[in-house]
Amino acid sequence: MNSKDEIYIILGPTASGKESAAFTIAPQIGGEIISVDSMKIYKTLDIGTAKATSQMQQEVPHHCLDMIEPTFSEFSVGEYVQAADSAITDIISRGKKPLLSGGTALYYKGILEGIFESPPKDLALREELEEYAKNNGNEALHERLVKLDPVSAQKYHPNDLRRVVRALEVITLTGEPVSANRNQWSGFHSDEGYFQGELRYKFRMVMLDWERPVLYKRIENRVDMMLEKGLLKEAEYVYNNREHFASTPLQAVGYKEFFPFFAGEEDLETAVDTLKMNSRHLAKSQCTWFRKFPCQRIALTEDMSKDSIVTSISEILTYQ
RNA sequence: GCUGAGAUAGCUCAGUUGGUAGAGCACUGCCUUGAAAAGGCAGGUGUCCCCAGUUCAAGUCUGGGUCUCAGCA
Repeated sequence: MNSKDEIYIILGPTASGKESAAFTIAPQIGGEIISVDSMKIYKTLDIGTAKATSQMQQEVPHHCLDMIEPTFSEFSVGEYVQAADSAITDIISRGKKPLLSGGTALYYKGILEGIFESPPKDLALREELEEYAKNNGNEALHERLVKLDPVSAQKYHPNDLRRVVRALEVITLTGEPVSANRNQWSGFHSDEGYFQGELRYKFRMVMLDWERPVLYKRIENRVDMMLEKGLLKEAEYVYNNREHFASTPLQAVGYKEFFPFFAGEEDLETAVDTLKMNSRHLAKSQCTWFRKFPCQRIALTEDMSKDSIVTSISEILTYQ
């Protein structure tokens, strides 16, 4: 891949305005947008995930949106990375530029650093392992990992069931400890700085870095805007179909918060407050991720206009 | 106005027989390799409503204020 085949990335926490900036910049650089978002892959979840409208999608091609039905439970990072890879290849082959934007850090890690070859999840085995932890305690399950894969056991806290279970799952299915194969991520986590590992693409990455209080204010405003656009109706649809939905879309911030309201256990105002709080939590943990990303930060304050933000981003992305 | 209850962390509250405070949530930081908007770890937080008194020592006991809530007028 030569240098003109770089991919462009606009990062930022939820409500930072990254998607809107990407939409404005895409035509200027001959770009097509690739969504890097674990929730926008679901069809019908539109308002709550702040998905680009169909009007916007007509003006600028978008990729990795609406990939699956919310009832589909088998989706994983691996599949996302495959889809993103082929979108990138496709866009470049047509002489356009891939402009990635979204808030799911794990997906960026997968695209840039790779995901190790491993068996997909085995739901039955996971259930068995979780059952074991339930009956014998998290420590006991962790002990099993200590024996089979001490390196991973060292890395994960006994209460971090997700990871302890996954590590046991992989070694059970393959006989190989995950710790032997999880070596793709040296790039972002090296003490030496960034770019230590072999990355899969050349890229330019900018991050929208709002002052925290301003970001929180933006989140509140955006939730109110979503409500005006009909979020409640969309949430009610999710609520009514919750029995059939996979667990991931049910975890999306923007829907589950209204469930107690629909069940008549809570008033609307409380639900909205919870939604705002969960959005803040989401933003905060995204910030923790992105802090380690090899990106150029654009420090933003409340008085910054959208135009000047877009100008700064495109200056960095197109700088020769 | 009377009677009762209360006032302790940003919020909801706990605080044993007096030894200057604590839990959940919030907030802050971190971890994160096929469920990631998920999951996990760690941390700080205080005129204990005010004033006086008793005491070596008061969130805790006594007196007086102030405010809040409930019931009764």
